Amino acid sequence: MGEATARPLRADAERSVRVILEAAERVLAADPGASLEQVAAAAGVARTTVHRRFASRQALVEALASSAARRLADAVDDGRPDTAPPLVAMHRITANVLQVKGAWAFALEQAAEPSGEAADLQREVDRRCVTVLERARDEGLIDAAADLDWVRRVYYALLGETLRGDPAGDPDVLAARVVDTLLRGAGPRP
Amino acid sequence: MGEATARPLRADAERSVRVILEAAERVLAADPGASLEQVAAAAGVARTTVHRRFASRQALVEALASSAARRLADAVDDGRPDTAPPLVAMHRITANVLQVKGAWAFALEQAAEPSGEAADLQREVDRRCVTVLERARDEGLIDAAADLDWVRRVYYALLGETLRGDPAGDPDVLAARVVDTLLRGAGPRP
DNA sequence: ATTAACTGCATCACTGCTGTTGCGCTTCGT
DNA sequence: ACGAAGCGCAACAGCAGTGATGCAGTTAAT
Repeated sequence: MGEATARPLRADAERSVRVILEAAERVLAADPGASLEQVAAAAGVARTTVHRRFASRQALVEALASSAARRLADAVDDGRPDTAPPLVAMHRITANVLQVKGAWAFALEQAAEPSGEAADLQREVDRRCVTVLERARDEGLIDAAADLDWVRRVYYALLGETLRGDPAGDPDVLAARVVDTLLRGAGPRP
Repeated sequence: MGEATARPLRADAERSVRVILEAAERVLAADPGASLEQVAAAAGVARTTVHRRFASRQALVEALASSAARRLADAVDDGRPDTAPPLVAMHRITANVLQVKGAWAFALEQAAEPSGEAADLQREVDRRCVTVLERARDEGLIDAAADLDWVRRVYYALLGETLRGDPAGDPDVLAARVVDTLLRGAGPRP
């Protein structure tokens, strides 16, 4: 609705948008209350340029959220959630998502209003996530009586905790720990 | 150091401090950037009174963090982490902490500087938490090879996710789910 | 090569939050 | 009952962030 007449930007303008969004993620992740001045400085751009590309602070944050949500959705799709064997898909999706969420933590935390593009994409991600869990359950990897919505939320929480504590570990190792913990917990191994 | 000459407050002043801290938690949890004006209004107090009791916004937030950290430490202690059977202690501590963290979410998220009272209390809570996990491991409830620091972090993440999604469920039911998920994950039950 | 778009810079107005002070009234402590 | 401590209210100064504008110089697209 809002960007109906979005005529194409010139190459340098498009580059400005990109560097501003990247800088905004870095700066706002460190301090959510940081000023647009700081964002502009981190982007190597004048503050007025930020205002030229994004009508308001809110518009910038929304664009940031949408951008990150697209990357996240792509990361999930790349794991073939509908066709790959569940365990393979879970591992691959987890490794992908860890990288995207690590690089776009602030953007993905912004709760977009339910009508926005970011919220749509997030719902789609949730849907695909549950799909994988259902397929895992059908294969006996997850208890038949388990509440899949709770399992999904636990999965998200494990991702978040991994990123909080292990900012730059090997994605495959971290993903293996997440999946293992999700499926088997901390209890004794037979 | 800072509050060396803290002569006792009059009863009404102490009451002001209490209602301001409670209001600050409510208001700042809803919007971390809210003004002291809003906090004062929610507390039913004039803005100048807030400034009288807390020299600056930062001082208010620190006092809030310390206050909440004390409650959290008490909640853990109440579960007898050193003496009760591990599973009993885990359940009781979880139920207690769910209530405290639910009521003081914002305050407990404030990362105090390492020298403050809040940080000391948080470290003490971490320590007692690991103690319980060690006792659980010694009883065979947790795998002998498990990384207890990771287990503790998973435990915290499960608490956080529970509070995010189930704001006001029965603490005992929610605690049971947290402990069960922590120890056994989502996999099939024998 | 020409034009339209873009950027940086300087400047301005506006807003909202913070922190302080002074004064009169009320409430607590003893 | 008395005095000290606390409160609400009003007013003020200061500051930072936001958003807008005009202009001169640069860059991309045809």
